[in-house]
Parts: sequence; C-alpha cells; structure tokens
Amino acid sequence: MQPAALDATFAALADPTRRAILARLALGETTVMELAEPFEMSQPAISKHLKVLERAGLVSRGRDGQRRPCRIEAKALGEANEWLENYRRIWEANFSRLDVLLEELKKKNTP
Amino acid sequence: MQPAALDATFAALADPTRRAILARLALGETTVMELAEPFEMSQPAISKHLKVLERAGLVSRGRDGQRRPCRIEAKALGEANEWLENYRRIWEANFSRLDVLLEELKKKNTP
DNA sequence: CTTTTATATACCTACTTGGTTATATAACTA
DNA sequence: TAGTTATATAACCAAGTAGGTATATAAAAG
Repeated sequence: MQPAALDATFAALADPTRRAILARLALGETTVMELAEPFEMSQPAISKHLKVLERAGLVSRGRDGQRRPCRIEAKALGEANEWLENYRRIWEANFSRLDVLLEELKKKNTP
Repeated sequence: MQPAALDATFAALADPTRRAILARLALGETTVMELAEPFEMSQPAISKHLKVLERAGLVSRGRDGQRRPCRIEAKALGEANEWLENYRRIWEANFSRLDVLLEELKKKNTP
C-alpha cells in the first residue's frame, strides 16, 4: 500500500463520527440522510465526513435517483489491517525473542 | 477501547514519519538521536512525533542516563488492530450474505 | 566547574480540520 | 411549472498540527 493511501486511511479512522458511520455502514448500505439522523450534527458536516471516507477508499457511493447510497469498501480497511498486523507480528517476534532470552537467563541463574 | 484512545492511536498512525519510527522500533529499542538520524528533519520535530506516539500509547520510554530509549508498545497497536478486524469481519459477513443472495438469484434465473 | 551531548520546551508560521450557516444543484411530487 | 427533498458546495471560523529556530535542562566527560 502507498504511504499516502495509508495516511488517508488512518486519518479517516481517527475520527469517532467517521468510525460510527463505518459501524452503521457495516450493517448495510444506506443514504446520507439516514446516516446523518443519529448524529447531533448538520447534514453538510456528514457529507464532509463521507467525502473523507470516500477519498480514503473506505466508502463508495452509488446513485439511486436523488439518493447517493453509501457502502463500506473492504479493500482499504483490509490494507490498513494488514499494515497493523504486520507490525504486531514483528513486535511479537521481538517479544518472544525476549522471552527466550529471559528463559535462558533463568536457567543460568538457577543451575 | 475508549473512543478517544482509538482517535489518538489512528491519528498517530496517520503520519508517514511516525509509521517509519514504529518500523524502526519494531526492530528494537533505540534512542531519540538514533531515531532522528535517517530523517531530514530537526531533532525537536522527532521529539514531537515521539510525544504523539507516546500519548497514543504506541511507544513508551525508559531512562538510561541522559538517553530516553524508546520501545514499541503492543497494547495500543493490538487494540487498533482489533477494531479494524472486527469491522472487516462484519463486512465479510455481509459480503458472504450477498454471495448467498446472488447464488440464490442465479439458481432462480437458470432453472 | 566548564563543556559537550541528549533531549525537551517555547514560540512562530503555514496549513489542515471539523464544525457552522447559507446557497446551489438535481431529482422527485403535485 | 412550482414546490419539496436529498445532497453538495462555498465561505467562514476556531482549534489543531507539522514544521522551523532558539533555548532550556540534565547528565556525562574533561
């Protein structure tokens, strides 16, 4: 994944309103008005959040008359996930090496 | 995980310099100077990035004389990872339901 | 004690962000 | 065609961010 794409994805995920929008979209496609309803926020604010999510590739939108139904897009989500898992794996590898080290140390100190 | 904690974690991950710092730290503990060296950026800038990573719980630091060795902290990384995986799972569940739907549709159309 | 080294803080600037209200566009409805 | 509904855009503002340079602090070396 391109660094700039990861920037956009993580930045998009860094806002609670946008994560809530994704949570809602995980339950299924919906419209902007329906999305905006539970938030104490103006419709333009939600439209802006959607634009951020769209630019990050986390959401895509169709056309149904005057509605612009939004749906979650798995690819970017998966790529951010991959990045995180990758570093978690490396860290865990370091951690287990530390474990081995501590184990060896213990053996030496209790012969 | 608290929403505010996720905010901080994802925001911290949304910067390429900070992700590069984590990449370096995944290889093992190191000092601020050593971290700053490969970047075309002032030392205070790196210190600021470290503060962001620390506030997000992604990095912690010890004390070794005048050095402040930094190490990666798995917990926050793991929690962000969990959040992402959770939504990926939900989305995949929706996707397989859509698969089932398309499968049913196909059967009906080719009797 | 003085100097050097490692790191942090203060202060400044340019840019971005998240929200607002007002308005535009575009598609239904009567 | 006129009015209403769904959504987007424009213009604005307050707050936050990423960078810079200069300086402070604190430990180490001499």
